[in-house]
Amino acid sequence: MAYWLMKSEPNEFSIDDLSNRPEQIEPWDGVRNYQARNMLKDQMQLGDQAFFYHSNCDIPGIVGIVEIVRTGYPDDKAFDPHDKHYDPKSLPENPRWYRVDVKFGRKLARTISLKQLKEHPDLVDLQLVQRGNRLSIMPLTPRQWQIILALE
DNA sequence: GCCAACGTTGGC
DNA sequence: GCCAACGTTGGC
Repeated sequence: MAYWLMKSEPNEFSIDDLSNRPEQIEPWDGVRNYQARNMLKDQMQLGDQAFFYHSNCDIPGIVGIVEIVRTGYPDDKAFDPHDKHYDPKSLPENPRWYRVDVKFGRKLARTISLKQLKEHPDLVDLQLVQRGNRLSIMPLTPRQWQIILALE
């Protein structure tokens, strides 16, 4: 089983939005970065665990845990001219962008802030805290996963 | 293939 | 709102 971190802006889609869905499942779509796309398309497996990260908000940080319940399939928002994530270069017969489905696992007792993560001496290799990082989806090692969980 | 211009991300 | 750090686009 692999571990991931997935960023979302809470004013767009938050951990509470996910937990309030009837089935607590939601497609993770709108990703328009090739590195992140490749992880969605090829690398994420059923049962993989991911941290739900809130970005671009008052206290950026990890707020919950989700599980991958459907592996990569085409992001059809890219086909819809009226959607904000429309990409005319992605065609149904040759999709450029992919998504997975995630299921709500649990909400953390409190947010593990980006500040905390940056200050932790054993997390200097975490992509999230590295200079200039903008990836919205990234892999974590099992060790990083455990270290972060212990901060809860 | 280079690179300037532009757009986006996301912390602060 | 600012701006650093990237990624993408398109002219040449």
